[in-house]
Amino acid sequence: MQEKEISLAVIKRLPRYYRYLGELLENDVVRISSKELSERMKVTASQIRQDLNNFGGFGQQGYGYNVEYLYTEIGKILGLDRKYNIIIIGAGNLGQALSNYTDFERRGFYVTGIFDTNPRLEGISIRGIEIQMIENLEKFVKNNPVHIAVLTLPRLKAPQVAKEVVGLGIKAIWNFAPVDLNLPPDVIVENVHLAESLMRLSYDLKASEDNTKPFEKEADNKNKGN
Amino acid sequence: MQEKEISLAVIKRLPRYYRYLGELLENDVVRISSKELSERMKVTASQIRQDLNNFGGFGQQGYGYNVEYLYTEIGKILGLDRKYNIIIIGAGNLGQALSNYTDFERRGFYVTGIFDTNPRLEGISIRGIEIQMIENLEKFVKNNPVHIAVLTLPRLKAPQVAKEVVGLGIKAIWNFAPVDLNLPPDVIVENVHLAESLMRLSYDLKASEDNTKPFEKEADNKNKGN
DNA sequence: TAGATTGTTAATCGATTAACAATC
DNA sequence: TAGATTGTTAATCGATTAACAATC
Repeated sequence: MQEKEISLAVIKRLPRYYRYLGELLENDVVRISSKELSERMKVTASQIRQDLNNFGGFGQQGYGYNVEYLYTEIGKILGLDRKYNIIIIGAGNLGQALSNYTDFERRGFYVTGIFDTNPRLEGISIRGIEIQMIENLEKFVKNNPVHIAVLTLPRLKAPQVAKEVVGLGIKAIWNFAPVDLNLPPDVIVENVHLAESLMRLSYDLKASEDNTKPFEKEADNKNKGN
Repeated sequence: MQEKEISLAVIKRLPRYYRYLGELLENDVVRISSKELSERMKVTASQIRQDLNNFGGFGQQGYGYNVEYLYTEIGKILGLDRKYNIIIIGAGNLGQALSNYTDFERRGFYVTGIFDTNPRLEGISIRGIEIQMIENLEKFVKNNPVHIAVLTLPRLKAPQVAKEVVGLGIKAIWNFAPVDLNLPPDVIVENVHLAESLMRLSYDLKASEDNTKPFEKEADNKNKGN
């Protein structure tokens, strides 16, 4: 259906547009121009128009964009016009936190199963969903449609479990383990590498402290990009 | 100290290099060429050499790179050769999960305080650190050096708390709230927007399902980039 | 020394920004 | 209609890749 390949850079920006439009909608803003949105989001108006036009003309000359319409359309592009069943594998702190995160349901992501290897967690209930032993995974997936598997388990276990999950026919993995999963090309993997995010923060912090050191000020006081 | 501005794209790749080098080190690999590393990481050897040369010549012609040396040097670049005290503001599921995350300590990030507004959480201990009421924040920061504040609190509260935190002199924020914090330019903000990550996953999943639909196969069966 | 592989310059590719005609 | 703002083409900018001389 898509005419030409959409660049990854564009796709990565879509959820942020969606978030801003959602906020505008909350504030009962009916229409917005690319210029005004660009000022709020701190990007260029040109980029907004280019990005949106990858998917079609959602605006109107002389008027701008209807907030509600654009919000809905971007939602459709992002695949938020349907429901997803997700299972969480690894019921440690992070897995439990994500299981408890009701916000995802508002967007159509429903946790339907939670799995772990630790027998002490068996049967513990999170928002009405009992933690199961991972041995039950195969049976569960065969009886319940699962669209996304969330991996919140130790680095050394993740690749093997990912393989099993893919073997059961699951096509999308949200990976929180600090490792790259090498899976067949038809499997979608989205990584959340918290440690890497924290390292970028410490890099920036270090760089800004270096810039503040009095004797180096003159040498490199150009502004840092965001 | 830095000669020219390092591009954001390069900085974002550094933690991944660091992770791969750490794995090689674990496996007692002593040296590696850009070519071999490029095959493991699925990037070009050229990119690796370009990236590293932003920071200096870490390799040796005809030999490659010494894994341990390169690992250490990238660690220094990322600011991992020192310790950071971090406080967590918002002791909900995610805040507690991060507080429990011992992995960060290995990299030098120490949780020294946890804060919330919910009186029912007051005094609950996580790894020996008692959850405090947010009213104590100012006093705490004045008596204890804090390098990084982690915001794991609701979207609507985050901007105000961020402002307060910055007012207390904290220069770096790891923001998990789904909102952009508009803070002075000398404050470092690293965002982790989980909902946006999940939306990218659903976009990719949708796109791959569209590609699999039999009648559209011919129209767009080019390979999707990663 | 010969072979390997870096560091670095030059060429290519892709993404962002600017500009403006089309049009509401 | 006049003014505003999009959709889209063209120009610019920056990042990636290729190539190879330097050198271990």
